[in-house]
Amino acid sequence: MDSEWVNTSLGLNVIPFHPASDDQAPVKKQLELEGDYAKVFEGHASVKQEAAASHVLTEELNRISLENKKLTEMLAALCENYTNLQSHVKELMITKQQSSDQNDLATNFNKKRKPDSEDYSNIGLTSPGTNTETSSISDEEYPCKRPKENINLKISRVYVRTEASDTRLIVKDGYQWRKYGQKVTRDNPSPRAYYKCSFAPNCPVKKKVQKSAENPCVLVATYEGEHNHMHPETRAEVTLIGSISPNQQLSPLSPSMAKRTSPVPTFSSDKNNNLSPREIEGAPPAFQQFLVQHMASSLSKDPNFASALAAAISGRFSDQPRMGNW
DNA sequence: CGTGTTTGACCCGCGC
DNA sequence: GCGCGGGTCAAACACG
Repeated sequence: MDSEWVNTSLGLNVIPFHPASDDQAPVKKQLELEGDYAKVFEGHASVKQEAAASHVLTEELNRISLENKKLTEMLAALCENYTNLQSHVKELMITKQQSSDQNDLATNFNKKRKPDSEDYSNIGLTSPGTNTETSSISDEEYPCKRPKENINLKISRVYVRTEASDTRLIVKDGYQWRKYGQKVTRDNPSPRAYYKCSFAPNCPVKKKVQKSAENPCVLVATYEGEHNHMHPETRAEVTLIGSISPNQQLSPLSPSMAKRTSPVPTFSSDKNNNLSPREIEGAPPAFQQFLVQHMASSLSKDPNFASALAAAISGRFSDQPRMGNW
């Protein structure tokens, strides 16, 4: 994740050397402590001064331990909040998908034709800030969907946020695609582009890309089939946030990739598929909170984070001119 | 010159 | 059988 637009500082103000206001008691104490340090280190320390210095250091150590404890508690709380929120979002998505599945089935039964038609009316990026969403439809769900030979064809959809003015029907997923057709469909003014996977000569995977009729900011990529080769890149540019339902495949890239792709949200540097700082600022507070919690959770799980945090804290000590000689 | 895209024509399944 | 609409083909074209 790009730290450029996300302030990962927890604002603990472990050592508030730069007070915002004068009436803060800890700040006063800190200034007094700094004064003590100055006295201790400026001349020839007597035994009395050494004792005082020792006392000051002990106090400081206690204070840091307390801050460390607070930090740990905060991280634990953040992780707990994130877990709760994640399970809540999952429940909502499952509920929503079940209801939309029922609607789809009812709609398809009432339609004269087109059991295969992509009904994009229920795209509605379910979680705030979701820039892609995937779903997968097995042929068991739509038995009349495909000819007999494709009865086991796996189909998945990927929703990619894009610029409404961007007319290119391109979804960067790491694979190499060759466009073989484009067609304007009846129920969508935006043309649909047809791609075949050209990474492997005999790869059967096809992809259809079309803008959502409801939301021109959303590109809908429909993948059909499974790649018979490895993914060319370890990290695709398409991002996945959120899951659809337990019986649906999580497939940010392709049906085959779903087997080796973690459902944990991933973030990439592709500006077309990720939220810009402006989008983050404009996002609902709940989503901003979600992002913060996700980052906190990720950071807390990262073993490097603890050492980096410790280094940062110790760095702030050593950065102080009066304490730099330790 | 090789590769990828465009686009009109054609094919095929489905409903009437 | 006919018309509709989605999917595919392939020649022409663009580009590096």
